[in-house]
Amino acid sequence: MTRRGKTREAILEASVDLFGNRGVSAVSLDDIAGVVGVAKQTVLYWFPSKEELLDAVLEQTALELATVIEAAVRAAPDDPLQRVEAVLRAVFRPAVRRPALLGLVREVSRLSPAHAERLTLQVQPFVRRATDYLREQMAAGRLRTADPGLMIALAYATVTGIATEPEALRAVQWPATQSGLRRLRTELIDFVLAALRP
Amino acid sequence: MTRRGKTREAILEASVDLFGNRGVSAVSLDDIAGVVGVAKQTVLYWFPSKEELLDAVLEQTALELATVIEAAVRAAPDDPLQRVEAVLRAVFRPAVRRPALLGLVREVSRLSPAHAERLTLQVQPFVRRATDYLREQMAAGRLRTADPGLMIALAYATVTGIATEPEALRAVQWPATQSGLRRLRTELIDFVLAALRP
DNA sequence: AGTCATGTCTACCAGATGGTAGACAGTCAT
DNA sequence: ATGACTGTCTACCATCTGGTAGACATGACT
Repeated sequence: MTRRGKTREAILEASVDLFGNRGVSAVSLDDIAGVVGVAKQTVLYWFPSKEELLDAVLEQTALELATVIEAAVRAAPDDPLQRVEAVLRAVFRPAVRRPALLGLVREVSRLSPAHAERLTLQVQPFVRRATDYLREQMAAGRLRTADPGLMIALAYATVTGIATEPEALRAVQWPATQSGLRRLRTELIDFVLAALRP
Repeated sequence: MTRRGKTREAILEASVDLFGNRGVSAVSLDDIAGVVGVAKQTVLYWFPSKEELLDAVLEQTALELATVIEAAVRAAPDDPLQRVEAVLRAVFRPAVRRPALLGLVREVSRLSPAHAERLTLQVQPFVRRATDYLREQMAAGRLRTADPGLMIALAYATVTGIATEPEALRAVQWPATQSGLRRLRTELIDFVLAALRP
């Protein structure tokens, strides 16, 4: 049954969800194998160790998110607020449909410094371009003046936090319905844009 | 050596840090015992199981944070923006000095629903009072009009996110110096207040 | 047909983990 | 002094976990 890399993909997908939702250390290879419907050794066949599986998962996640964001930025008009809104909209869908994606990114802070550094380097060019852009726009008076890097970090924290902590929403009794989600999106965008507006 | 609950306190404190920083499942009882300088069985003497230790840790953390916030709210003047600023200032110190505190709260979303629900109920009265207050102030035009509950969740997400993800700050090359922290605090406050202002 | 590569499996192992049982040493009330 | 209580420890144990070794099946190449 040489069905190409189908098994491999399935393992990656299941790993993103499990790692992102429960945390890396709370997930065993058996758990992953169980979800995929395969023996543990098959997981270890495709990824020689949990460590390397994690590497692959992180890389793919970063790539997925980067692609989504990149596309949103390209498609949006030049106005910074509209661009930010476009990015937020683009990120919102995967964020709420698969909170594990952002949960995984959040998880990075508790992994080994090596993982963290790798991901940091991977994001570096995006961050640099974004900060430069924000700095320009601040100088042009189209954004509130602040440290551009920190502004990115804060906006990121807001989005990631709200997407990965369903309990926070439950605590304020936010409805988990479809319309609740739509409303959440507009309010999230309003919140961040209000924070960025000059 | 009957030194009261000293050992118990030490275990709780070490557990907050370890659970909050590394995640609950990544911390073994041996780890905790090692930090406290005691045998594992001593940990299990004070808390009959890891589960119950976690319960105690969560409850104490919630209490600590609630106390800090409560005091800040009481001391601040009636203006909502000033109150929010006071709370942010009050929370910032423990947040950056012991990121584990907020990290633990963040961890709740990946624990059992029972834990989550307990904490949710514990926070309920605070949330209710806060939403009522925000609603009033919005009606009076002193805050941007939005869903008050969601506003709380978003502000919480921003603060918790920035405090518990040192890697996000490193990614934008924020200096981890003393003055960097002070500056972070003022920028964080500016960001949130800008998001709340009418 | 025979050889090799690929993908999956079962069987197993060493170490870690949560938890149990019970010994041992102080302290305190009688 | 004695016995009960408290707090800590050592010695184990069953289970889980990441990982190894190697068998087995399928198909591709020669």
